[in-house]
Amino acid sequence: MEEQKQERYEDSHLYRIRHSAAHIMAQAVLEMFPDGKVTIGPPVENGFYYDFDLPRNLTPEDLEQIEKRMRQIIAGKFGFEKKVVSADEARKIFKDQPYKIELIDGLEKGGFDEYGNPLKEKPEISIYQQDTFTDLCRGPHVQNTKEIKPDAFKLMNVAGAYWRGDEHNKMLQRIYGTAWESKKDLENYLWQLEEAKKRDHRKLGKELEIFTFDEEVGPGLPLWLPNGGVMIEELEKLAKEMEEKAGYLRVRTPHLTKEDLFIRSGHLPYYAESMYPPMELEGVKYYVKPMNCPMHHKIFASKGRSYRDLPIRLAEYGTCYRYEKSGELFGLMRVRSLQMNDAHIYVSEDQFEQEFLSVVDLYLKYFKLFGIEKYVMRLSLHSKAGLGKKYVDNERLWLKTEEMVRNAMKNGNVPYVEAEDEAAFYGPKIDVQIWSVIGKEFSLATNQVDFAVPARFDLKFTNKEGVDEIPLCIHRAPLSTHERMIGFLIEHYAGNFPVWLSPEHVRVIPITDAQNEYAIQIVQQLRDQGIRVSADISAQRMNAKIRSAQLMKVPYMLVVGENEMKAGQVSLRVRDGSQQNNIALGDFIARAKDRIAKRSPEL
RNA sequence: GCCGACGUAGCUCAAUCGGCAGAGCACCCGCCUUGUAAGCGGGCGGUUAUGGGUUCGAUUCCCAUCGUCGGCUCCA
Repeated sequence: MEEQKQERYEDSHLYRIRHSAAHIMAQAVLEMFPDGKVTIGPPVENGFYYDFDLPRNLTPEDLEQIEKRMRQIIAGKFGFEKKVVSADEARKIFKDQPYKIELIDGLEKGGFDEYGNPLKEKPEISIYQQDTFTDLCRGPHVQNTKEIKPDAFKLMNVAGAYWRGDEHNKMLQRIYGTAWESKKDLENYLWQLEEAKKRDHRKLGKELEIFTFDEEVGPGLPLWLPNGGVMIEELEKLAKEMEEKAGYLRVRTPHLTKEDLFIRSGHLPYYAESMYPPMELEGVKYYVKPMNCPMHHKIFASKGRSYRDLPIRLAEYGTCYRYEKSGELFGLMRVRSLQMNDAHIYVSEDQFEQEFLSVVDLYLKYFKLFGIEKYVMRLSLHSKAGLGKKYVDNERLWLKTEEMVRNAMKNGNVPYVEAEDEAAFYGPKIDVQIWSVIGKEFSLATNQVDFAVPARFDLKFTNKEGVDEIPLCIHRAPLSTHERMIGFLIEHYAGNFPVWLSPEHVRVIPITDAQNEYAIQIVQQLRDQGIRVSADISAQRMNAKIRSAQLMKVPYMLVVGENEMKAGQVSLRVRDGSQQNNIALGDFIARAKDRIAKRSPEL
């Protein structure tokens, strides 16, 4: 496909520029803090970082100084010299750099590379030197510091980061920088960042009055404003329609359950950290549910099931509560109260592939509807090391179900990537990865196989031979949660929702008070047709009314003055700025109803 | 949870060195009666996140708590 034609980032000149800029930055930092310890500094998307262990915290003023010094180093036109060394030589060179020694040990054993990833082969150990600075590094770099344009890089910010990404390790100071081929590229990138901020769902969500947070209610607990309420209703309507067609059955379950249920499900040992602590009444502990599955399992178990009944698809927009750590909260994308587009599908093994693919098919239908194109389907697998800890200890079933998912995806011609050590505790899954406008990655939809929990609940159906069999369970959430989906959609559409999803379909704008009555009549007529509409009869001028409707991104504005009133017509202004005069009200209603009914992306 | 930054009216932001807390928008009341992105005037609105401390005096300096933001870790 297209990626194959493109040069790999790792092979690009830009990658070398960024990698080299990181080294130059490290030199500048070490000059400022001669006792500072360096760790690693790789290129990343759009730039690079370097992690340091320093005697004091860096300030924005420090960054300016470092940036200045970097420009001086660049101006020195130093070459990047590579040298392959033995582990002992390397240890001598980096005798005052404990983190480097740790890396050298890892390289020597052949166990791990500089980022802590396991390596298959024992790598050679190499160093790169520019000017006075030498770093343990496999490269590649630019030939000479002069290849880095002094006006095409910028240090962005300082952040904490754990050594080797492990929260049990020491926290280091990470400096992020961005670097480009030219000043123009840098400016373009910075402009894009500013543009992205404008469509940030946290900003737009407030401006469009979709949701709010209140300190007194609590962090991560969004309050849906009326406009958000409308969007939720629309999404649920959509889900119910689609699921009804696909043979799902709707169920409802309580927000609370006894501790026993989560002990039985096996969630508590894996999940207690992310659950609100229990409340105890009359000696019984109750938990607020972080997921719906155990209760759906109980519904499955509530009567005898035959193979003829399968697949059984139980769906619920259940409200769950998860105690996400405070620093993990992020607008609507990461919250503590959430409503999942949840369903659990119970299948026999031979039904699995078809059912799994029909779930994937459902995702793709939704993505097409929303025009979602930038995503990656990720097959999340277990890791051998995690068995019995993060994952149910049954390697045979892991390998088997992973292969089942792999086959399903291959047979369905659905492109995907594989990721080790990313599975759910009870089985492999397909996660749909998307990115927020500021570049944070999230799983939107998810489709998970569960080979472990049904057995714990004694779930069974009677097969053709009259023998009990344990069903597999597919957990799926194609529309994610209301919170994450709406957060994503706000950014995806930059607030310009398709008509059906817009909180307000139509704003009627009388030009003078004399048309207020007519405007109100129109509102009544539209409302009778199921159109969401309001009339702006404020004391503002028409221009101001149009402006406020535009700012709220209302798709249709009906401007009515004396002429329209006399003729029983409207002047239609569409959100995109286009305008059509002298339209019969009935014609407009037909157009709006058509767009809404079809969930059309057209205005 | 961890590292760092930040918190002023409903919103967006000012306030010199520690010296009477201000503007625009929104809202309310008037005037204007208007043709496709802001008509004009007036009014309301603050224990400067919360609680302590230093000081004659704190939005400003210090400490703690809460919250938000940038990352890390984690995740639907």
